[in-house]
Amino acid sequence: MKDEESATRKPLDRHEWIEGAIDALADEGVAGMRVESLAKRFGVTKGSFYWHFRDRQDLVDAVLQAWKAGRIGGSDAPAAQAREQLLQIIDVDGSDRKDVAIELAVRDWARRDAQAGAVVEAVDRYRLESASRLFVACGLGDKEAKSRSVLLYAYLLGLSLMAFDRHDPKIVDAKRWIVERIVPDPVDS
Amino acid sequence: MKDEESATRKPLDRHEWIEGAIDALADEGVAGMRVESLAKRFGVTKGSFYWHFRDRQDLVDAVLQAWKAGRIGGSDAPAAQAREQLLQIIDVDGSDRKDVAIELAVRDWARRDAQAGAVVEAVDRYRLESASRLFVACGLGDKEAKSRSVLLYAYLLGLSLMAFDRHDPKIVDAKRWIVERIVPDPVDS
DNA sequence: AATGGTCCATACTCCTTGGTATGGACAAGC
DNA sequence: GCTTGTCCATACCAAGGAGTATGGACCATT
Repeated sequence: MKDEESATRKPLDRHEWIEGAIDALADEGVAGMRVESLAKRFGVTKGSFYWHFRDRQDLVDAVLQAWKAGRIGGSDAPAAQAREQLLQIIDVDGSDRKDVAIELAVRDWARRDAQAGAVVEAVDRYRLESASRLFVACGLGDKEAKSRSVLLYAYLLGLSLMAFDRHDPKIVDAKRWIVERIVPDPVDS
Repeated sequence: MKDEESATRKPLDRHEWIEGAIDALADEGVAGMRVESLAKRFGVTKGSFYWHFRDRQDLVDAVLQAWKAGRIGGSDAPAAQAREQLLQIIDVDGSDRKDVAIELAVRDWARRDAQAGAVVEAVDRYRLESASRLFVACGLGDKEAKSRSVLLYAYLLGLSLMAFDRHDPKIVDAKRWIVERIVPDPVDS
């Protein structure tokens, strides 16, 4: 066996703590982002945490900043067709269960915390504008592009909130129908 | 002043405790449904709580049951037109901020608690079927009715999760556009 | 007037959390 | 070999939560 958890684990750094905190956030929600709870995740004690962070708020700031950066800076899909990018948004956004869990945890957090609320608001604005640009690139007008963006993201978020089997064939059928209503038909001109 | 909080407030019963717990759930999430925290809401102590409830789990059971009953049994809209009922669902579902807060709190709770998850699943099934029946009454086929129901509720839930001003005129425009895509045109036949 | 039931306060126990203070293990550098 | 800096363990504190035991206030009945 490796030297992971038994003898000499390699020392943690700030970044690993932040990643662990985001994992805990996905698993247990905001209530899971506690110092001692996180320390147990790494098999260490609070002493380590307070070495890397001034206090719990320091960790909170870093987590929100990391999440925001991952949602806003990460659009490095170069030059695909606008329509395909839209279809990809619909498929990708519901596949990674981990990301969905983080997303929902952050959003629930944001409902009671102004700091998290500001981050979510910024992410929403960025996403809506990005999607809107894609719709415009598909040949739609500004107003319809904006409307479709709202529908697109509200639908995706809501779907992740619903409690049913995501692989139910009936749901899959419904999804296909819905995609056809949101993403415009390919233009041949 | 009345005798509400100063001298002799009238004794609490189980139902008032449950209502208070749901309020706390809306305000502070699952973490707000704590015994002492609730007691402070009523201006009493834990002694009262443990008179009406065996333990905290007893309260939790009652809260989930009450919420489920309120979502499933409360469809006493008599015989309006199907299309108007659908339009009403869209308007009503986003207006009562309190209900939205409860809904989101319960759903976040359901992601980590199997008991709450079962309740949310039942509510989702009921709502989807109800809406689906309305779409069928509008003259749609079974598959399309089901698809539109999924879109309708995913959209409504997602909208309540998004962080922006609900009265932004641009958003209002988008909402109108979206309603026209989801609710079928009135039939004149 | 005494009794019994209803509803709540008080006072405890045990556990967990955020935060601090302090000391120990360990590798690098001189 | 001794020091210095990095990283973490241990031990503590005050605060708050779940749960229990017990007694007191109040009201209706007899």
